[in-house]
This record gives sequence, structure tokens and C-alpha cells, in this order.
Amino acid sequence: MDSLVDADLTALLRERGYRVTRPRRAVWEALSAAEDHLTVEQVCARIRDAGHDVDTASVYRTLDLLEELGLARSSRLGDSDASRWEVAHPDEHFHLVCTSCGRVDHHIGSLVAQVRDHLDAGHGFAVDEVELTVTGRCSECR
Amino acid sequence: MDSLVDADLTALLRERGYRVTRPRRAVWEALSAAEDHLTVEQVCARIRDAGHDVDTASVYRTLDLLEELGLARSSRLGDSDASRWEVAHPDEHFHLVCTSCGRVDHHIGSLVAQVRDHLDAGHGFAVDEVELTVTGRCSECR
DNA sequence: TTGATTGCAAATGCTTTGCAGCCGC
DNA sequence: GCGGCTGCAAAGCATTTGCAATCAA
Repeated sequence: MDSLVDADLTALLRERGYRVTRPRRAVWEALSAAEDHLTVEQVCARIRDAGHDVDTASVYRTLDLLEELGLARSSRLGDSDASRWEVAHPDEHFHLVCTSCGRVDHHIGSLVAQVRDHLDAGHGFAVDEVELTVTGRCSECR
Repeated sequence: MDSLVDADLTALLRERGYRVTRPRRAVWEALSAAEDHLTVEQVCARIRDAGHDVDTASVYRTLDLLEELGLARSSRLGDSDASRWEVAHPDEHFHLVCTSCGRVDHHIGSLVAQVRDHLDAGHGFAVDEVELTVTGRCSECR
């Protein structure tokens, strides 16, 4: 699996004139393998667990780069003050944050697209990004 | 105007067993008078402009209190890392952030309610808060 | 070789906290 | 007067930055 993931990253980096380095591969692998959203600290931890060691500053720099490349996406979820990162999925989705168990679910649907269409069509606002976060209690905690 | 605004705050504070102090009134007045969203630093500045002087820490504490009372609302808008505060309007709205001029518009509509209904009805998720932020370019900047 | 990239450490900026003194009740 | 609140200063975190050393190309 890593090979495919790696191929994507490598190709994109080269294409844009960036170098393919170990920190960059490590961050990307940690992020791709993650089920949930990761803080920078968690990304570092997973890289360490995988036997590598990458400086926190480099992780920040790499995540910013991945975002610029369209491969990663950051959001501020819940009440924590640390940004959380995930792989940028092509489909638009939003987040359901449970205030009780802390779980973050993805919810894929037409809602985000509806917002986009609504604004594009009638309000002269050129939508770039739609960020929708819903907090509450999930089905298991309610 | 201030008198009405003040009356609301005073009554609510007393009711909940909190004291009515000058910093609390000053923060509330600054926030109520503001058209747009204010950072903590901006709240301090406006209070100073009004001839008072309040410590930043107290402003933070007061804003947290106002949020708990349901009078104020905070959000992280755009790319800035400082929270921005506004009076908690009873109607649900979302924010349109222009990445070019930085302006933040309120947009009132049924969209937020739609999201809420959608989730409440079919997904077993007890919605507490819906936060919707749209970034892009406003009609004047596009 | 060459310059982009990293690691390290220091700096920055927002926010929180401990505590002594003050002031609303 | 009592105890909640404030102001002050220091601490806490997440994030950024300067710079010399490193390493991909």
C-alpha cells in the first residue's frame, strides 16, 4: 500500500519541482495510514513509532506543503486549539464532533455542495472553501 | 442604547449569581456596539478608546463568561489564529470570509437549519452547534 | 557541486493561570 | 467583612523562523 501512496507523492513533488525527502515521505505515510484526524504532535509520534525521527518544525512545514499540493487538509475541530490534519479526500464532506466521546466522524452528502451552489448562483460570492463542523452528541453518547 | 444593553447583562449576571463589574460592562458594551467580529485585542482597544482600561486577561475571562451565558459567540475565521467574537444573535447564520479584502459577512438563511434537521432526523446525532464558514471572494473582490 | 531542506533552538503570538489586593454585595 | 474579580506578571502551548549543516538531484 505504501508503494502506491508513495508513488503519488513522489510524482507530485517532482512535478512541482520539490525534492523527495525522508521527512516528507514519513509525514505522508503517517497521514495516509491514519483513520482519524491527527494533530502535529500525533503525526510526530506515529513517525517515531515507525522507527524514524522527524523534527516538529519539519512536520509543520511538510503539512503546509501537502496542503498546498492539495494532498492534505487541516481543520480546527472541537475546542482544542491544535489544528488537526487529514488526507484531502476528493469528495466534499463535513465533520461531526461528539462533545462527549470526542469522536470525529466524516459525513458525506450533498449539503456542502448545496451551500456552494446556493452562494455561487445567487450571491456573487466566489466560493473557495466550505467548512462545516457540527458539534453535539453521537448516537452512542446521546 | 447602552442602558437597554446594560439592563440585559446586569439582570442575567445577577440571576446566575455573578457580580456586575466594570470590566464586564465594558466588554459587553464594546461587543454590542461592534458591527463586525472583534479579536480580544480589538475589544481591549475599544474599551480603551471609551476611556476605560481593562486588562487583557480579564477580557478573556469575561468573554468566556459571556459565551457561557449565551450572550457571545466565538469563532476562528479565515487564516488568523486569534479567535473573533460577536454578540450571539438568536437567528442561525454563517460566515462568508473574503480572502481578498478580509471582510466577514453574515449570511442568514435556512441552510444551517437544514443541516440541523437533516442530522436530527436521520442520523441519531444530537446537534448542539452548527458552524459553517465559507471562504472565497466577495462580490466586490472577485 | 549546489541549493533546497532539515534539525535545532530561539522567538512569537494567543491564551491561561497563580496570586495578592480590590470591590461588589 | 467576605469572597468573587481584577490586574499583573509569568507560564503554557501551538506554531514560526533564522541559520548552519545536510542531502537530494
